[in-house]
Amino acid sequence: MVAEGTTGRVTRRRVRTRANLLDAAFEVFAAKGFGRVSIEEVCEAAGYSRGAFYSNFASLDELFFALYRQRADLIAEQVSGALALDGPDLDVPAAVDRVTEVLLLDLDWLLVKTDFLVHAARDPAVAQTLLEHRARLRGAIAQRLARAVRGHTALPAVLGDIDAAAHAVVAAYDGVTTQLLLDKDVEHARAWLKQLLTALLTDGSGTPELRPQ
Amino acid sequence: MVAEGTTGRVTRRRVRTRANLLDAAFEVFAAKGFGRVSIEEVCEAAGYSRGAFYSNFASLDELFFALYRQRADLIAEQVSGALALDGPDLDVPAAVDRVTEVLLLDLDWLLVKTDFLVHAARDPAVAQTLLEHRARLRGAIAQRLARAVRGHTALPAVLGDIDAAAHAVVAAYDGVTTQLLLDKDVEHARAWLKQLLTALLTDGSGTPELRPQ
DNA sequence: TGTATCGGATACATTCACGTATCGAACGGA
DNA sequence: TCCGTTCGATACGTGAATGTATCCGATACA
Repeated sequence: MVAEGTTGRVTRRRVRTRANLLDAAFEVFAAKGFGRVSIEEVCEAAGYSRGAFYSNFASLDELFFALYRQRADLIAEQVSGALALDGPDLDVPAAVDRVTEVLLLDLDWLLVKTDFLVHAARDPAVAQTLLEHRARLRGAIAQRLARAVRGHTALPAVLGDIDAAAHAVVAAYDGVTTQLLLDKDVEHARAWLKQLLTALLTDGSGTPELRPQ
Repeated sequence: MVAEGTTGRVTRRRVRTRANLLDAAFEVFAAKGFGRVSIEEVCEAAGYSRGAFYSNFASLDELFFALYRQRADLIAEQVSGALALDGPDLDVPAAVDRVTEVLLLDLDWLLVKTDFLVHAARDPAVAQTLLEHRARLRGAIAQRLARAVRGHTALPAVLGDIDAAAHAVVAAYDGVTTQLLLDKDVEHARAWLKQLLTALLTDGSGTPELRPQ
């Protein structure tokens, strides 16, 4: 009945069950979409009964939210890692390559993520959480871009400041994602995202501009 | 029982009812999301009983599809109109302005459209339809861009050919849309889309490049 | 190993949405 | 105006999903 216990003893079995439910939910959500999934289906996929579900979550919404947080944090870590691989100066094309690999990896995740976006679009509280999450990601990107500028590369002036450039990177990712959801061509999406990011972050010569600021 | 009659007499009342149901469905879908709407809710919003619904549509999915087609075709017309306003040569910044106004007009439509995208992402047949629709839109854009190139403006080389540029335009729109769904700031989205498109379609000087091809 | 607590299964009542079958009223043509 | 057809309302049966209450086995700790 209580999803978030009052810090009572946390059994190993409990964390295992919770994890199993989350994993099963991911698969079911990806396959059928949040709107078409029942609590029973998740339980069945995880090999539990509804009793286990209600013992761990108060509602499908709560599970969905927990699932999103779990996976989103994971991805965010991976992206940060991919961005941090360089030395003090950011090698833009190399970083674009690495980030692209990480971001466009799992079609199922994209499906769930989009479901969550739709969900957030109608719930201001959830939207706020998502916006903050995106802001953090943009911050990380902007930070790395700033290094690039302090180094030897510069961004095209059209985008304005570095923050705008980070916004543009995210927008390009979201845009490519939309098409990917329809044609399911991951390789093509990767190549295209690289091309887009290159177009946005360099002056078009293929090699980054040299004048800082 | 029969949604698409065997070309039997089509009463005026029928088309009115159908239209009312579609309009009501648009509002309800926008407010609650496709996954959380029941047939009954649509009927209630339209002022009909379920009998009327089943007399016009076989399922919620069918109504949703019809609704999407109706509105999408409408938007497509408006966009085409906005693109066609110029003379033989396309004035890129002006066209960007006009198209931006048309595309980022109605938040409710964006919500429904995104719901439909999620729907299509899990149904190959629907996805095919949506892909074709998008391809037509891209075609229209590419056609206008081609005029611009034949005229006096050129596109940055990074994007490759005109078709890639059209792809980029759509991606930028989709990307901006994603953020807009969360922050609901239409004006900001418009300004930002203009900036993005300008960055993608010009060389960054603000004025388009002069060398064709 | 014993025991108190915890976690999950089962059974139940209930609500809700669905689809159909039938009926009366509105409509359009003569 | 009359009549056959069509449209939409109403009533009904059905299945599915929900949330809760209760019970038994598992688990952690002494």
